Amino acid sequence: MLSSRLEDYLETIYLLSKREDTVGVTEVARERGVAVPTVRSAIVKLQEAGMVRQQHYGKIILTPKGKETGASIYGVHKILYHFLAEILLIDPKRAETEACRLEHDLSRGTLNRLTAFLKTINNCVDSELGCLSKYRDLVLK
Amino acid sequence: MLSSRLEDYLETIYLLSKREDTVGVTEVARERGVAVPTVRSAIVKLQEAGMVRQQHYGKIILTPKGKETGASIYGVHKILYHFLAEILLIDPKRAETEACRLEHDLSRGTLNRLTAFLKTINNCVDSELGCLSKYRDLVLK
DNA sequence: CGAATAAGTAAGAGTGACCTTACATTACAA
DNA sequence: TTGTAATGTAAGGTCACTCTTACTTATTCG
Repeated sequence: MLSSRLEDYLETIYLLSKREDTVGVTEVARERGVAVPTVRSAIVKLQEAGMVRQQHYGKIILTPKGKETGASIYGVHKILYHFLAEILLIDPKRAETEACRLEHDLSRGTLNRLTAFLKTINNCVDSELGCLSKYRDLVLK
Repeated sequence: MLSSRLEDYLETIYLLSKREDTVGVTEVARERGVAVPTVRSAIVKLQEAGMVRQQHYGKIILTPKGKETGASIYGVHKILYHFLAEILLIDPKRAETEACRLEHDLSRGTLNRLTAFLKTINNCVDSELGCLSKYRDLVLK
């Protein structure tokens, strides 16, 4: 089982490797606002967990398992972000950082419920007569 | 600024002192499922933060500041619990533990939004034609 | 090519949260 | 009132996560 931090690092690597073909320790460190050696030891642990591979002085590569896990973690993130930013109408930047923190504390089951809930809610938002219009008016002043 | 753990201990002390007039280290430890000396060092830090007082071999007493902070933390907890248990319809026990974990990662602003949102949602739930009936049917099978 | 710069690694220390084991104090009851 | 059980404290160890400082390997460009 990965710790929250390791999940964070894995997610970051996952996202970085979607937009660039090689991912280095320094890049991850910059992204997460942390010193390079900190990432380093995280990589060692992720390697032990079979999530990434890395040769000496080489780039970080996700294993299939790592890719899958990263995608799943990011999936949770997206759902939370959607709830915070599009339903609660929280400032995107803040929503982003809070989703990051919350994503580790939500069980699978709760997440499924939240997903179903959001599906329903979205219908409410779409229909002009939806019960959420009041909330939106309130928040948007 | 208190760490998540210190917040947890403070909240526990707050709740315990609402139902019993004296709170001891052992009681807190039992409540949180942790060894007594662990609570001990937490108490030292809460004391430094001006949240509790305790004489040598004496009982733990909340300062006014501690009482206020504890109440506030518990308030967050209650809102989250309400959302999880009564809106998402998650099993009470699970809702309880997840609220505990989530409560430290929610900003004040987000919490306010959530509160407003829940108010609106409750109206939806009350009216039989509310947009949430679909969700409830789904979840309750 | 080879020196300068960038990137990665090693070593070691600090902090917070937890534990166990051993010791001190208090409470209570025989 | 004194000895035992309950409670509280001290000491010291582990683990995860972070840092800095110093060293090694790659890359690049003059």
